[in-house]
Amino acid sequence: MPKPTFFRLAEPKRKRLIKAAYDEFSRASFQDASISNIIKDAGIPRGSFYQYFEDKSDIFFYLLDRTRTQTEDLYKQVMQAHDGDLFGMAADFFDKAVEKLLKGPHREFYANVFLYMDFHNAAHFSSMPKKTAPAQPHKKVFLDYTLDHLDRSKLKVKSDEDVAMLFRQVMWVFMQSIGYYYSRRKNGENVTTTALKARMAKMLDWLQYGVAIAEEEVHD
Amino acid sequence: MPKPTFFRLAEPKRKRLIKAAYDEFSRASFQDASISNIIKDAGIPRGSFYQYFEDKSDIFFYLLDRTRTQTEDLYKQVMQAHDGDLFGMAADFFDKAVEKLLKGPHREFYANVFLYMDFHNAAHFSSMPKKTAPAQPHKKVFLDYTLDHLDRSKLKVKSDEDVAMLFRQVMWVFMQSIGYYYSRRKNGENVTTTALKARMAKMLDWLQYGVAIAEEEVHD
DNA sequence: GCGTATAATGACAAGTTGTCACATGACATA
DNA sequence: TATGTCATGTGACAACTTGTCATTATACGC
Repeated sequence: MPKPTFFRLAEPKRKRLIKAAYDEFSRASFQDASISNIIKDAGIPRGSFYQYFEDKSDIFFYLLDRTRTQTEDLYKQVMQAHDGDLFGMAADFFDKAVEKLLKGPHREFYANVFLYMDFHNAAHFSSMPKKTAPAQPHKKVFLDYTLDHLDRSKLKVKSDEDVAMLFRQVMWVFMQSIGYYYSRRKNGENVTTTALKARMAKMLDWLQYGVAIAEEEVHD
Repeated sequence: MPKPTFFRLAEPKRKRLIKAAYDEFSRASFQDASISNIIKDAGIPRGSFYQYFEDKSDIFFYLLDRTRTQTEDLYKQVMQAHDGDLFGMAADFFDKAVEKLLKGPHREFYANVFLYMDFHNAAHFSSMPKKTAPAQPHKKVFLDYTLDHLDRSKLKVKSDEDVAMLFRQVMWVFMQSIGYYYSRRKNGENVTTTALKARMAKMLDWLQYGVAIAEEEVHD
């Protein structure tokens, strides 16, 4: 989390910093992005940066958290609209989130987020910041909300732990699809959002009904 | 790939370098590992390192590729033993691979590999190095072998593209489980390999038969 | 006008990477 | 044995990082 000083900053200065950070993290991956570039762009001295943020990680996840919070609200709405039906919700949520990520103003930022996100950081998306380990302020909203509102009656999956596993499976379908999109784009091929959604739908279908041909359907 | 000079090196020197690299990449993540430490450990001058390797990436993936090659053989054997049955093979392969990764001599190295592997690099495991883009020498062995030897008769999945997608889903179950193991371990909790295998089996079962309760099984 | 807390600042130490001009070997040939 | 040639070895160096800290500036209450 940014330090209190950051939030006390005059609006224009704060915005300039955020803009510069988005630009830098859009230009390069987290690893390759440099604080030096951010402060040069924003026109603030080096020492000031450290007055506002702990380090590069801090400002990066601050940007990511801004998205997450918004996306959490979308998630809750969609989950509610589908009465806790996991697969109906997922299809719907993915559709909406895809548009936002792939076509929104920060798409280049997300390209780097998804291309270079590792297991360790992936937790951030469905979970909470690692740094604030003691007395975590905000919990794993996506997962917690799912545990509370998922309709388990039509699923084999009953225990909270199993739901958590399934939830991660579903989220993986989403993440790896987004990753697939950006990965292809990087190689020059452009995947349409339609094709991407179809891809996600197919994987969700497999997860819902299985890839095995049901007994009575087998034809030799 | 290491430069030819590296392979012409006297055995002891080469081994010393490899050992030093394993040690450094076991100590720290790819990002945090430093060439300086490797050469200090191996006792070779800086200039020499660059005579052997392109950069940090180059030596890291060289280590990873040594594993991959061995694992490829295991994969082929297991696939053959199961007559192309995806899920039978997967359960078996995972069992064996888990032992190797989690209990083998390079387990700390793999901890960092799995904890900090991103989408962009994940391809390396089931695919080939990015750097040698023109005229790729070795193809996506895991995937190619699967496409050729998978028994599709009991699966809904028929086209090569769909098989590739399914393959990635199955591999994800494996990868995220390994990631889960190391992630927990990092937090002090130790997951037994038995529990880990059960976890993987459950996820594979979902993928095979679906998480939805079949029509005739529904009880209100 | 003064005192105090908060914020701004940039030079700095300590580290990193990749390069390059040069030294040193090794080996074939005259 | 002397010489030429080619592959290797070498470490000082430039060009970057990052995070710190002593110092200066600013604002705000009294």
